[in-house]
Amino acid sequence: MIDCNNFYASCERVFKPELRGKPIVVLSNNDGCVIARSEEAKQAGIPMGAPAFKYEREFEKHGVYVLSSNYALYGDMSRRVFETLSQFTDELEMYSIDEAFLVLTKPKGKTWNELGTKIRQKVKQWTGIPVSVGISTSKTLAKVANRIAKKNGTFNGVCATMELESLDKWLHQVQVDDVWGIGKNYAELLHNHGIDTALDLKNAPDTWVKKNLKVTGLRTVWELRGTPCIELEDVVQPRKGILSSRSFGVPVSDKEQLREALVTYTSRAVEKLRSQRSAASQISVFVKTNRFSKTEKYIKQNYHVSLPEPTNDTTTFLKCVTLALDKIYEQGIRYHKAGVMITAITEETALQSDLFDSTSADSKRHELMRKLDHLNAKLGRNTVFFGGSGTHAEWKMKQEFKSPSYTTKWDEIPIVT
DNA sequence: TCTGGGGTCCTAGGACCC
DNA sequence: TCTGGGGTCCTAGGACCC
Repeated sequence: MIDCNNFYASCERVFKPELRGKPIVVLSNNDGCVIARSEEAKQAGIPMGAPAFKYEREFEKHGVYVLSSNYALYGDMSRRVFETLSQFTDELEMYSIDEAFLVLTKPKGKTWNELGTKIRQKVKQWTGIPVSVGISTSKTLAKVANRIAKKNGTFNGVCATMELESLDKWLHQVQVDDVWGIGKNYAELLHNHGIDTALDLKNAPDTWVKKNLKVTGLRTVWELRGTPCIELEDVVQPRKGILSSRSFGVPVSDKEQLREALVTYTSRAVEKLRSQRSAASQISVFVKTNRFSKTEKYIKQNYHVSLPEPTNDTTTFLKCVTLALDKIYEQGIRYHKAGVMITAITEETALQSDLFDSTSADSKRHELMRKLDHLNAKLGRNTVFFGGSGTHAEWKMKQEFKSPSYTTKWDEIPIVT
């Protein structure tokens, strides 16, 4: 298991060397809360998820560099890391934007540790991103090993459980909360039963675990014992649901503005649907007010539309969205967030055979979508877009501190002089 | 004033079938 | 008075992940 250290902060540092050794935080969309911190920011006591506006003074006090998130950059850097890792194996799972599982074979005459160190150095050299390496016999144990490597300086970023003197001794030092698959609720339940460490969990009776933590929890326990129960998923599966939503930079009350936002989100969602060669027959539209507001009631509205057959034509979904908006919109409400969720996803090949009759309306629209995707892929996102998205976007999310798209936009590529 | 945006899987319970 | 024993499918909600 390879995990990039403080990934978003590290990406920013690659192109701004002056940020090395400095505290950095990266904010969520809309510059809402802290979603990534450099080691120095962690040291300064900035918690994960901290609302930025509440921490402005802390940022100033510790000289923290604050950045908006730049997913174009992180996505591209992630791709480079995976590409580098793929040199070491044919079996690689891209688990998240900054983590990968690899099936490794120990080279003759070398230790696991040496292999891990080589991987670590290669990624650093080729991408500029520091990573930690955890090697073991199950995914969950590899995760634990990775954590041990990251938390204990003496490991130099690499830990192979097979080369530890006593794994149990280390498992005893890992809180059950930090085990992959154990979240807040299960951790509390476990603590209430005197199961506090990864070692305690490893030794818990199967029947109790199955009853209280269900089958997924039992898998975790077996994995801690070194029996793999969670397979490597090296083939990227198409999404079963596609969600596109955003909080607004400012509250939106105007119906036309709300529609613009929803048209924009729907276009994105259906584009994603097409890019994975799928079609779908259901869409849900939702709007929400600010759930933190002390003066206004929290309102959530959801409207679901089912289509008679799957499609991946944006205009069809846009009609559903207009219909939904008419149902749920209420005048005088300050909406804070809106989005669409596409479900009932099938393979594109399941589309009605009408498409093969090139004179049919469906077929023409299908061709239009293909051209649209092609233009946007070649010339940049939003080169061609739906008029309903509007052109002024007063509701657009806040991004006050975004770094350039160094690696994905021609006019933002760094210039060496 | 200002608090993100994606995903997955499992289970229980209800509706329905014979 | 006494009222079986199998199934399937769908949905909502809850757990988890990054």
